[in-house]
Amino acid sequence: MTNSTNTPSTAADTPVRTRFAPSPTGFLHVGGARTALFNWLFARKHGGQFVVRIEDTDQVRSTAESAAGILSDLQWLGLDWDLGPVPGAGKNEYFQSMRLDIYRPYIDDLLNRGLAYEAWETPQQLAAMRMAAEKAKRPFRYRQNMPGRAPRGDGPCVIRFAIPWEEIRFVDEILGEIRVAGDEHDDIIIRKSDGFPTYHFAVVVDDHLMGITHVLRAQEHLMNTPKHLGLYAAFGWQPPRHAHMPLVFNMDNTKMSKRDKAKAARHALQLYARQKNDADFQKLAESLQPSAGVGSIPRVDSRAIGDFVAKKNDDTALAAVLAASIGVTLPEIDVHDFRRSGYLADALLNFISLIGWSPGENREILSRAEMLDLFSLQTIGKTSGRFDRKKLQWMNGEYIRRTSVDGLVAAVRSFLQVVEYPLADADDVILRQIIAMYQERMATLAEMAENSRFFFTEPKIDRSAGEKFIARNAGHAALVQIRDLLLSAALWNSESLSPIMEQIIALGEKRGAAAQALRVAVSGGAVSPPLLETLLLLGRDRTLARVDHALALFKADPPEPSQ
RNA sequence: GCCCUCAUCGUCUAGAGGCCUAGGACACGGGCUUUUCACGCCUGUAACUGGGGUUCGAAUCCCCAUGAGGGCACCA
Repeated sequence: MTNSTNTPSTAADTPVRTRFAPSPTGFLHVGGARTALFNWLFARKHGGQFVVRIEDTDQVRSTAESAAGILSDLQWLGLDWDLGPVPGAGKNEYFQSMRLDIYRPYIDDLLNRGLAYEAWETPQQLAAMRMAAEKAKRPFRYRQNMPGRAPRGDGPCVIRFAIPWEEIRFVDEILGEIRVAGDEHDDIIIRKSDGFPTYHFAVVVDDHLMGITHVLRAQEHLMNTPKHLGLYAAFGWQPPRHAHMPLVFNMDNTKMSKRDKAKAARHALQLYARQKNDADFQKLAESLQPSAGVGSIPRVDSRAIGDFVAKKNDDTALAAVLAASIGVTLPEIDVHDFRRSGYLADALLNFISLIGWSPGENREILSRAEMLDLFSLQTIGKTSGRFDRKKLQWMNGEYIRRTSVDGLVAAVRSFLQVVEYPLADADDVILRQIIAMYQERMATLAEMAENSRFFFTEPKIDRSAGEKFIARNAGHAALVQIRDLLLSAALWNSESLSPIMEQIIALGEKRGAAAQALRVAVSGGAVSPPLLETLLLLGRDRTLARVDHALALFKADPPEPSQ
């Protein structure tokens, strides 16, 4: 391994400058977030600059909403950029679609020097050529000198760059030396027939013009690098250093992608249909209507479901609607999904950083400052990792426990901006009490919001819990006693309720068993925060009303016939 | 099919030829604590893909096999 590559030799002369260059064709997903994080870390670590550039050269798939979403996700993660789009301000020069005039002269230059040429095949013709090559068991390579090229036509054409024939080699900062034979490449298209540059061309021109010193990207780009290097050579530019990071996969070793949502929804739908003993999705769609029509869930089109199930489309929005209709949660893939699931930005970032990177010293929970301190290209690994949600949950719980109540108030408020929960009704005083109760026992803010529902809305008592703890085992009688004990409280505060709580716990043969009846009555289920705190927050009136209601709902069992 | 990359517990990883009877974390099992659930604490199970070399000595270096992943678009 060449040692000279280990230290950024540019440090002395040129300041380090990295970039994150997403294409705005969807949400920011966790893989992209990790790429952004590593670039951010590297730039900050070396006192350099971090650039965000929107690669919207695909006119069909790029959307302004997607770009805005990606930027806001980056902001939520706290990855700030020095140069790039201004959130909420529309396109600027960091959107490639605004730079068409910049690319043009460079393409002309290549054309004039004979390093690029026009190609007139239609996409259909190219597909046919590929198929023919495959049939002949020969790899298809489009080169300028190949036989059978289409003659000059009169429609729009593409422009291809004549890739050099020599072997291209370079030193990757993570993988070491990479060499690829010259005949492995096509003459890549650098301008599409719509006049837009391709990614390959725009990325090279922009990285050069923007003074990018280090390109840190996912390993799926590894085979693009030789092509890009060919372009740098053609322009006589000094290429940036390249570092390709290992990929992130699902636990089942498949690539994490937005299609996973469609897959999961499809799977759930099939189970649902089997359960309903109805493979006819037309009917299924109709049966979904009552619940689907309510609130924000739009009507479900039965034909769309058919297409979806038949894998004719992977529409994530439809997947979300369908899953919501049948009460199934889709896997989190995008940063936004994790935000909606109640993960803290710092926890997500910390977890993501540990896939493919190790700070050493058995360190795991790291603040940003610590990450910055420990980060380097040398400590990035070569092996792809799997995204273990269980570990993320644990880590998020750790973060929740380590964050101050003030910090959590802010996090919960931010969380409630993207998801609806009755917890949103809580003022800061109430919210702080809720947080105090749940901080020790929750892994995500969503769990907190979900489990604390009964403080804000009347719970419907879980049937099996009610039968187990109130209707049986002398639970009903115990609850009557509990009611009297509560009634005896002089004041509804901690001081006067504590001894009463102690008596309630002591009730019956098994310590704490009777208290379960009270828990079920006030919270609706067998699990809640400690009762004393729960009752205090609920208040006297609501507590007693719920006890009365439970008492009425579950009449005492008739005495068991003796055996 | 062709090209490229990678290979340590189920998962994330430590390991830069002797510190390795392979360390940590998650998950899982057992125990303690306990008014439920958690949290916390203690504890256990669990890995160097296989085969050849090199070397006094290999998880660490080399080769082959196998496996996994990526790429082969007018997507990025």
